[in-house]
Amino acid sequence: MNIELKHLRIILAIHESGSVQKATEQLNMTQSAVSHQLRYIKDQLGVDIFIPETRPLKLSAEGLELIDAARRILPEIEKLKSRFIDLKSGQTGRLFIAIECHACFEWLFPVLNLLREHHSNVDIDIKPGLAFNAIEALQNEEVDLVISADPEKLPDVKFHELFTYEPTFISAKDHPLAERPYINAGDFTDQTVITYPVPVERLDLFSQLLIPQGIEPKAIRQIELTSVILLLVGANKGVSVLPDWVLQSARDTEMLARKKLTKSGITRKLYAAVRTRDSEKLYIETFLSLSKDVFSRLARPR
Amino acid sequence: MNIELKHLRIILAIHESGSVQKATEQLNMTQSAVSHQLRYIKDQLGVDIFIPETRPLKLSAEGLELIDAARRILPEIEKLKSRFIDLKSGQTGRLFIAIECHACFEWLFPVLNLLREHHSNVDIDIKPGLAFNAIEALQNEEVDLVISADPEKLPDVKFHELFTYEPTFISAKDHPLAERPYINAGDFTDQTVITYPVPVERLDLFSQLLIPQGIEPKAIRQIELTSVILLLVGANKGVSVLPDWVLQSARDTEMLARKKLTKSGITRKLYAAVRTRDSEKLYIETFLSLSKDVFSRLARPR
DNA sequence: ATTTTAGTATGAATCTAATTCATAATTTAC
DNA sequence: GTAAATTATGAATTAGATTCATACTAAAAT
Repeated sequence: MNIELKHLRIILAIHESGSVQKATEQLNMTQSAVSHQLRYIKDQLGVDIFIPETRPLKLSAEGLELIDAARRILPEIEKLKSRFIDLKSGQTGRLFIAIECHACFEWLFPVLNLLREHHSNVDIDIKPGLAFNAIEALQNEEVDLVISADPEKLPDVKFHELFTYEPTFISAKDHPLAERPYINAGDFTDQTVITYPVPVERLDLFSQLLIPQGIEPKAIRQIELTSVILLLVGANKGVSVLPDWVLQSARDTEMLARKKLTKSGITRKLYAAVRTRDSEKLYIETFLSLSKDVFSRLARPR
Repeated sequence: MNIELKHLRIILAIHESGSVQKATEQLNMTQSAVSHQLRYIKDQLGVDIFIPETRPLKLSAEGLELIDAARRILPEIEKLKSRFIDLKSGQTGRLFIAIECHACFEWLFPVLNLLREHHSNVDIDIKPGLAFNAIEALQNEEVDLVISADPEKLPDVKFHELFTYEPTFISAKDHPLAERPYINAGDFTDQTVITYPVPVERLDLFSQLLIPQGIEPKAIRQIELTSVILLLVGANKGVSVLPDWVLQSARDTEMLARKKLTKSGITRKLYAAVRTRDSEKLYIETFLSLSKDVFSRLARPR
């Protein structure tokens, strides 16, 4: 016994229009095709759906059951279809975000709050703990967007540039290094460095400067909150390196000295990586433009 | 965008078995056919259901929605199918009964009560008011069984013989006609006849005797309840004609005289008319055998 | 790292099912 | 009863699904 949605649609159309003839328009089929299908359905179910030789066509007792089922099931399918149309266009969907950059929480939260206002039908969340190979998680569809500073050339992933920033050295104003015009890798050998609690290779200071030059600081102290890092540095418990916009936007920075790293300074870019096929989605585009907005407001010195 | 149940079944089978290969058995399709269908579905929906180039196959975010829908919808269809299997076999169904014979309530109620015990899944009811063209209502599927004494030769209706009965004249024992060996049509001209409240042409006395001979009784008095008819006849308020088995089973008949109609007596048969295609149904067959049982118990003189 | 194995994708051929066309049969309306 | 409308049906056509053979890919084994 084979029933398909097509059959339910045909039966429903015949019943609601009152005749095979009238159902043809709605179904975009010829009268003959409908009639053949009707016979097929009857053969499949083994019972007459409509009482033979009556006009207007009247449902049999069994036909009534079929109509009931059709009226329950077909709208479900229609809902599913429009769900897929929405999913494709980005009217609705899922946005799980992995961040490789710890400081990014600073601007990400406001972005997500704004995004939620624009796209209430999108399921938005940050997935922590996946950061160590976030791009793979993106390819596996565990997450849908990765904030990363290390773009790769991949066929199925697209890296959208968000903004440029400068990892900046900070110390207390009365710290010896505060006299220097700029800071070099070697300057860290006898310093305690305060960082976010992530593997060192994911910190700009290490990946861009210390690791390439084979230098290790005297000690590393890991702190979760940006404001606490600033406090400790101000109290001369160590030095740190943070993105310039973090310092721009933070309060209580008057007792801190800011220095560029190396004579020319280090410039880095942040990217939002998404699957290529998701790139067009509305809420992805909104995310990108909101991120730039929020960032530029955050980085404006006050 | 065309989605069919077939497609939901395929997606579900692939997901639950973990691979296209394994799904082939369950689907009774070759690997190639499944693969072609998978591609068709993907093209229809415009999104990948499974993440490409991963093994074991993993659902994409969109695929998950599809699986959810399949798990909601497919069981509904299965329920519908088994409903139809039950309907065809007569495990379940509808039994709406029209009766052309008013006295039949006497044995019909006990039959239906027994039938309900045997077939709790069958929707059993008596449809009054349709009696005037009950066979047409049967053909229209307004009712499913008609109790009738007038079988017709129809292609789509089958008349099952239930039992034979004799319309029998009754009067008070001290009534003048109580002396006769039998009653003729002419004897009614000066009598008040007590009948059920139905058109006279549906009463055996009229259809079998008075109408053919063009005779009308002095008066007709219509009474709903059999026991009240017996009471009135006993009190000499009129005479009546009732099926023999009604008299057999009724109490308080000792003051009544029973006479056959015409010298040879009149014999009639009751039939249960059902649509030919319903004849095999289990609950129809049960109805027929229960009717005969109940009747024979009812007609046994006490 | 290379080879093997299992699984998946795809094009062309084949087969099956659906649709159309033409027309017959039925039913309804007048 | 006849005409008009609707439905049913057979044969031809068309579209869709499946198979076969084979290429491709990813994971496993050596």
